[in-house]
Amino acid sequence: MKSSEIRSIFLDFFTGKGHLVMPSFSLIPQNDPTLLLIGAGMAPLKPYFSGERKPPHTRIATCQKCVRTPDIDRVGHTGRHATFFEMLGNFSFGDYFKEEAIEWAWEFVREILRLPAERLWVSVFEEDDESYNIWRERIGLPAERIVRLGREDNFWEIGTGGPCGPCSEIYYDLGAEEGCGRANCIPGCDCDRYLEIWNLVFTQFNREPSGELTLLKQKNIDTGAGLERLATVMQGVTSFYETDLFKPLMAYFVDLAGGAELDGSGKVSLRIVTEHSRGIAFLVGDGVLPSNEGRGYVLRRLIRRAARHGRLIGLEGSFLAGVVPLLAELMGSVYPELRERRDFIMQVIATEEERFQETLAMGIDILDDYIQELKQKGEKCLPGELAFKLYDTYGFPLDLTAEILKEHGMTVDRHTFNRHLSEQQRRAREARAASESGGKTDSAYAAARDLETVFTGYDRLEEEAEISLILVNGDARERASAGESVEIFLNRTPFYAEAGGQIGDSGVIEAKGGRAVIARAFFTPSGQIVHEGKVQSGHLSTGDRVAARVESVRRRGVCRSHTATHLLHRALKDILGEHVNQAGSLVAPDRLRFDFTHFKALSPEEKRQVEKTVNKVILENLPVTAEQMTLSEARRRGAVALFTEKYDQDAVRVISAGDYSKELCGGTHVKATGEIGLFRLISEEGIGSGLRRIEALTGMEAYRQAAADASLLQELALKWKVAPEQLLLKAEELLEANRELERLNRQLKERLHGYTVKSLLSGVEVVEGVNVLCSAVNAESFEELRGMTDLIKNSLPSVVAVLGAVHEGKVMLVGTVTDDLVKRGLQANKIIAAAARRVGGGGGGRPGMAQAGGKDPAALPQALRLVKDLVREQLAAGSEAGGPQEK
RNA sequence: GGGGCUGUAGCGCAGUGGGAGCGCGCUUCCUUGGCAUGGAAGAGGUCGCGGGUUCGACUCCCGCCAGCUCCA
Repeated sequence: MKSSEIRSIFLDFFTGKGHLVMPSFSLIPQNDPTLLLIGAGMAPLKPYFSGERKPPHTRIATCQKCVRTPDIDRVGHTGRHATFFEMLGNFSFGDYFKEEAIEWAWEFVREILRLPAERLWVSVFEEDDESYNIWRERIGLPAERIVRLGREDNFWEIGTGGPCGPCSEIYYDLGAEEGCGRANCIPGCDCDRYLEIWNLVFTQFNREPSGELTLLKQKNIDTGAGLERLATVMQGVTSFYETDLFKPLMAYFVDLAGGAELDGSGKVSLRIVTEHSRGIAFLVGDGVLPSNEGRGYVLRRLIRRAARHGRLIGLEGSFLAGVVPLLAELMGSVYPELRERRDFIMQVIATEEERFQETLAMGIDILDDYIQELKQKGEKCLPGELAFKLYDTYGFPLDLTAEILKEHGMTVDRHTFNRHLSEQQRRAREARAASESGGKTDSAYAAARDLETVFTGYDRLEEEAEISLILVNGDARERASAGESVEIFLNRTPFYAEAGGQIGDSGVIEAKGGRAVIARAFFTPSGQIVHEGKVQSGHLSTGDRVAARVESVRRRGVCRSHTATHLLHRALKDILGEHVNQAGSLVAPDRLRFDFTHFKALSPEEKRQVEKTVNKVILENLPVTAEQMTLSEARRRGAVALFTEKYDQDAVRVISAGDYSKELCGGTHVKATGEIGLFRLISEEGIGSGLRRIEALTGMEAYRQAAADASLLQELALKWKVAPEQLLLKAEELLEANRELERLNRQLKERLHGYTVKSLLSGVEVVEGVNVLCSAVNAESFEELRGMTDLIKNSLPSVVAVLGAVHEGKVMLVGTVTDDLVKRGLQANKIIAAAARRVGGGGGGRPGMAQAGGKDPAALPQALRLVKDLVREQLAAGSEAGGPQEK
């Protein structure tokens, strides 16, 4: 049976059992900061399990794409570990429980898949007699086929608390030849014989913070059957890689690598490349971009691991990007994003593959240096610190380090490497634990879970409403009085809650007996609108009839920015290409920030063009309209949907600005583009690999900024006495003139110094047969003093010269000794250091040239007089020692 | 979120407290009947930004920014 059939008959089967089939959710968790990526079929449904949100149906079935990396090191070595997989699952939210879950699973396995009973085993949690009895009595499974396993294997629980419960697993016996060979080998054994094909989780308990288990009043079913494992079994093979899910991909890579049969480590590498290529394409398809952190880092690791193993089996170039068209063809009908974003996915992967080549080249250079050093020292083992540095700082893989060392007959100290790695892990975990304290949990809004709040703010800014709940510090209150910070829930509200980058409204909520100022409105995790603010006067009580008024000036500003954001999005796509996609945004009054996918910085010309285009559309004063329609209708009309958002299939809101822009959006907008007034692009910067950010101003703020720029130009023009349009020319002139003056000044000074030096030469004294020249001169910098000493050296082939100058209350000294005298034991650095002490400073340099500074200008003459004595001393010491010490 | 590394001429880089350099490229001249000829002279620098220490900072210390990289 083909894997595509398994997928569809599974979903059909559960449709027949009253389930609502939902398409796979994005790999990026929505509104769930606790998860990096979707790693289980139930993960996107978590809010339904916890009761935080009401599910659209009490029975749901899905085929969910998943990415999970803890087993990444086993990928390729076994036939059953993957980082990307599809999970088939049926779920019950307070509907059916153990009996149905077990019965249907068995029915599906036996009657639909027709798996032979003699190959099937099940396990139950050791304390769960209920499940045991269902298997034993209702299903009639022989007792020897039911294994009781402990908490480790068959009790499902995440983290420290929340819903949990026992589970029951169905195993398929691949045959004794696949196993460990022990006579007592049964499911739960660590070997490959029994393949777990379905896990049925019965969430019946809640783990209280105290650690105690309490019975849930709503019992849930959460099951997961790995499609890859079912396909393995149904196609009569023993590993994923032999199924139709992997075979075509593997054939592609084998072909690309030259078509030769691979075994041993080559086979493992081939499997890794094949396995990772799927996850890579799907992650990019869902909008993940390679980066140094978060889910982007998971992606980067997969790409680099795959690229590395590809090279080991002779694959070259961007072979990972190259497999995307094949993947899109194979899986595009189930996951249309692979087809729709095919070119984008390829571009992202190819870029990352190239980047990795650079990283490798850099690492190889550094490693070569290390190897040379080892050879010189005659050592054979690269210290773990260095291997770790290569890995940690330069991203160079350890196995590649080991491999290159091996070519030189060397090894690497893996033990020390691992110690450094776990030290780093410990540090990171500690830092994380420290930052995780504080913050509201979902349960803070538990009291509001079942409230309904109707948003009426698209066309009105004021609303008569009733207070349905008041929270003070998270606790429900009948009434709140002046001065208290509150969170207010209304049955209906014109306040826009922060969403889609648009910031929440502010305003007031007023009752007969009191008034609250609302700073912002936002959504609870289950979708109620919260008005956060402070009671300003009187008091507010639950049940009060109130007037809720949005601050209109601020709201209008937000509308301007939001519509401008849509125009900007369209303009960027038109000018830079369709690969531009919104990756986040902030919509504030008079200001917006827009993050988008693009590979390089915008040129000044592109920026000008973007700004101009948006302003042109503003001037056209296109009507802005909102329409409700189905998602497919919106797609058909070419509306832009955000990369990472998930939308309601049946009712999406489409915002159009004339025929120019069409975008799915829940935000508030102006009535016509002309209201935006003016759009100014303020900055464009990189915020990550392949990610750019534009900041722009709208409305009055844009005008203010323009006016400020203009007046700055005016002032500048006034100062330089030219027309503003000639400022640039003037600036260039002035710069050029300045350069010329500096050059001239330098020349004049050199000349002047030439005269000074000439007159100094007559003051040369002879000490013990050595020319010594000491003098105070006029100079403003060390550079000038050095210039003069150079001139002296040019005139006198053998001399000790020390010049001093006073500038801005400080003393500068420069000393020089010609080479022949250095050989006789004279050292400028020592002379200058001693002289500097006299003027309250210090100094140094080399024997031939030294400089120093001091703070006491009055002592300069004494310091200079000192020089002759110093020369005398050094000559005496030098002749004793028979010459200067080297260095 | 926590670490490590890097930032010096258009590009690639060296420079560990005291004259800012090398290679390629660029300009001019000479040489050479020629596509990567040879030679000479020259232009080009806020040493990422901001503080601090010091007589003196590209160099040491602190903060920030940007890029690379590992961990979470």
